[in-house]
Amino acid sequence: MARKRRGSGKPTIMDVAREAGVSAITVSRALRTPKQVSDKTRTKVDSAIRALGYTPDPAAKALASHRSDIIGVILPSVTNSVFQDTLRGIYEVAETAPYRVQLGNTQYSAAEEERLLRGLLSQRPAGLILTGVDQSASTAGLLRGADFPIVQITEIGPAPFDMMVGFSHSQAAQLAAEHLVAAGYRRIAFLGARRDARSTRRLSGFRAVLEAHGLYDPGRVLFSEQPSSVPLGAAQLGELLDMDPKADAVLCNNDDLALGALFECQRSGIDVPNAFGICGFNDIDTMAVTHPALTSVRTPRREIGRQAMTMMLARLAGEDPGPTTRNLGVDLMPRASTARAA
Amino acid sequence: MARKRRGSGKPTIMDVAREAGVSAITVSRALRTPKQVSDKTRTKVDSAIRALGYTPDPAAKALASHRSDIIGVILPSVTNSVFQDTLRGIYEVAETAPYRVQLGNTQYSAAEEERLLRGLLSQRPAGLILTGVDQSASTAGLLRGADFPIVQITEIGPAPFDMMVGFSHSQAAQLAAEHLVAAGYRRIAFLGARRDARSTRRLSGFRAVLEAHGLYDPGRVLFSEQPSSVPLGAAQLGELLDMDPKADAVLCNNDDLALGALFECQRSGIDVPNAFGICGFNDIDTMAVTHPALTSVRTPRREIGRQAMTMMLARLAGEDPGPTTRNLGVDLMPRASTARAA
DNA sequence: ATGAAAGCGCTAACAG
DNA sequence: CTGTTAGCGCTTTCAT
Repeated sequence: MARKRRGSGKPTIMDVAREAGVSAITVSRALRTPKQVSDKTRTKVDSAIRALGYTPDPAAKALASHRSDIIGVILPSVTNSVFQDTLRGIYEVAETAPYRVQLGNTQYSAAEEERLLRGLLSQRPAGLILTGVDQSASTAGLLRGADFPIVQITEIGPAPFDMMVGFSHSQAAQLAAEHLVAAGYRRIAFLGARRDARSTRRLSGFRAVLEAHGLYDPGRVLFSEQPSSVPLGAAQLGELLDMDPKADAVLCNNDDLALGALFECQRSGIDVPNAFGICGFNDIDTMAVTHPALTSVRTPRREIGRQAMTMMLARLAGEDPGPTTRNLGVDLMPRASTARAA
Repeated sequence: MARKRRGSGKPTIMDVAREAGVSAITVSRALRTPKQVSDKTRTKVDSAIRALGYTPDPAAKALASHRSDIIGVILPSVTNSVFQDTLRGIYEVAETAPYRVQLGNTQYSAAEEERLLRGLLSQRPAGLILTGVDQSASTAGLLRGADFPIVQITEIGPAPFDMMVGFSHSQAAQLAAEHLVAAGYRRIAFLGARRDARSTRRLSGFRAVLEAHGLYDPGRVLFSEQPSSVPLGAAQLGELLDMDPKADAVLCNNDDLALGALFECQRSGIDVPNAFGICGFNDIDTMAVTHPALTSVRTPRREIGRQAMTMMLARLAGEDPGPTTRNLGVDLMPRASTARAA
């Protein structure tokens, strides 16, 4: 045994080349750009690969090409249900392609986002999907002129780094607020959990509409330090009614808060929708089956994920991704929880 | 310009070595095994690293060492709420360590699990966390004698590949079934969504208890092709009462089914708990705030994730991971939905 | 405690 | 369409 043999035992591209009677680079090309290899050669290479059970080594590929097969996906929270559907859409499309998704959690922190991004950049990602439009200046600096595709998701705004797919959170909240006003509610509150850029934009949409009707009262806006949850919604509804017993409706920044609010009303014997209206946000599938069913704003979360990854893959394949900024819009889903007898 | 210069422009370990006046290998050791380097040298290296803004290249490291910094995490579903909490626990601990989590979705398919595992193995993972104890024979073949730590999570069973942390699903269901019987229900049904190994084990626990009391009726066991959801629970409750109008309680295989069942009872005017008892499984935080509050079996999902990753990191650091097979147990959380007047 | 040389498995660059 | 050569940035091996 020669003393310098460090091989892993697994077949390498050289083994395949030998077996097929060609050079290593030809195997490499047969794998990456099959069109540049003759049919005959490709067939020989393919069967050599199968015969040996060859699998390319991603580390060697990344080292030699300065490009990994990693698509970074940076989200505020990997485990928040709001991002579940988006993540599902991302994975559904990603699983059809030869890339790996590398997830990162910012925990709603711009500093953490930058830290994650730096870690990702050291891996020379093939592409990046990230959330929102509120990156810090130094994060933006790292991203401007990046040599890989970038998709910003969930929101839309001016000056994308590259591509963008989402909807206007302010408009979405306006739609809900208009609905509550039109339904006849007058003392409408806003419940939110931990405040972030998107919830702030939703509040501003809500506020604009209520002010236009002369109905806005900052005393009926509640945020929390806690993450969004059903118990929080229940607690906040109690708090609201302590502060303003005459409040007659809530726009909840998240469906789970709306669910909690509904349970609290049931417990307190408050008549929904006649004495009190409830509107959620996102329209998770639970909303349609509660009793009474809950009004919500349907957001295209899964479609955002699907389209983001589809655009990404098109770019990576050198194809036309189509429109690079996409506002997917939202739909109001009026249900019993805001259908007042009049 | 020499024509063969392919460098990435980023500082390499050689640049650091030059700056610090040492050799590349010394920089490498200062980074990986600081104790093997003198204080003086380490200081010089550290400041050179800072001066240059050096970041190690993970691909080069993986190629040279035959070991990446990837910890694979293979779950049936990345976006199923049941695994959210486990995933959160995993990330909470992982984020403290210099490893990357690489997620994989089996979509409840053993074949997909094997495919994912093969992809992961080509990356020479530092470790692997995977779900359950029902791997296919060929998956097991790939894992027996693997040269990295493995933790199986969510279930416990005989013959772990390496380490294991979870609970007995059969025992958990027994606990719930005993509770329903003790509460005075007699025509107890079982609602489940898509059937997998764990739901099958829960059913067997349920069945064993009911049979011991002479109460088991297979006509009151419902499964579905669909994934678990609140609307499914509502639909299944309707189906159950069509088939057996005298059914007087359900053990739901998942909390979302129990929620759906509750809403359906509210809609139909069925008195919970006096006319009908409902028990869920997992005890998500919503259960405590519904009206009436829902009984459930609390499962240690987050703790499973935390302990799995903690054991993993201990192994990777060459430390003692403590007990390598851990049954974390479950707790019955009795609430109003099964508190019959008597 | 530190270093020199060789090599990990692959692809970029250039050539034919 | 195919091949040769020289690296990518790091760690292993062996030596001092």
